[in-house]
Amino acid sequence: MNSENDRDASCDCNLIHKDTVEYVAGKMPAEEDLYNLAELFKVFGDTTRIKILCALTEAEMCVCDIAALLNMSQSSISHQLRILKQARLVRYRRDGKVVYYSLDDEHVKQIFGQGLIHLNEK
Amino acid sequence: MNSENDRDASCDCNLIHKDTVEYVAGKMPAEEDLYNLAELFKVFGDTTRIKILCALTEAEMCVCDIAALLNMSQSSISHQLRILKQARLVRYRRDGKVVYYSLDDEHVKQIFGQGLIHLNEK
DNA sequence: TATACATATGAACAATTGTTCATATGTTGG
DNA sequence: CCAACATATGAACAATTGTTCATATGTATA
Repeated sequence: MNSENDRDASCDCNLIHKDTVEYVAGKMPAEEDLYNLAELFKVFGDTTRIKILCALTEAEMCVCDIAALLNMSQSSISHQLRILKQARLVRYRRDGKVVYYSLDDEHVKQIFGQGLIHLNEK
Repeated sequence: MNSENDRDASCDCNLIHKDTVEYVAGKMPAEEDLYNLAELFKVFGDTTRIKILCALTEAEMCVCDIAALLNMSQSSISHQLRILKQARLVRYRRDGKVVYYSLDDEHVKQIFGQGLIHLNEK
């Protein structure tokens, strides 16, 4: 069923399972969706941001509190919160001089949970 | 209820909500777990690896097939597969010269799904 | 066993990223 | 309006990362 030895210009080896490649190609989501998905996970892929998200799972916190909790500078926390904000993972409200951050939706907890399940089952 | 203005040596601002910080500190998972979680998501945080995982959701594929599908070099695919292997996200079986890769468990699909839900709801 | 082919891997390089430092912005209280 | 403070942000720098290139490893077959 597989057509072997079709030379593909884009790849330095032979196309071994043409049918499979064509089948999967037809099933792949749009390039843009895959890019956005990777961008989302990239946000989760940093220890500081993971800690911030984890903390916000427990309570709404201001920037200073997070910095104190994680024993890190206010500046770095603020930079990371901006990234989390852009990814719509956290939201904020201002109360005077203080800005309070909290999780933007429940998906964050779900994604966390799936990650932990994977880690614990191995 | 909150003790304000306790100067914290680790943070260049005041500790605004001492109670909150202490409460959350008590709830935080072990440092190592958070590190591993971030490492896991880091693996998902690259377009090439996302595409590979997405492809393997549909079918078992060999390295050449994946390279042809994604229009990328055999070498880069192989490098990325090693990372996916180390994260226990894919497994492989050898059949002669050809090495076939497939998803290692169902969690991958679950994590994918949660990511897509987050992206689609905004 | 010699050749061809599929895959793996090390080194090098460009690109991206997280933190720090300095400073700007925004808000409150005197 | 000014001083103090919480937060935000731009530039710079070190560290990490993904790809390429060259080459090594492993397997089948002529």
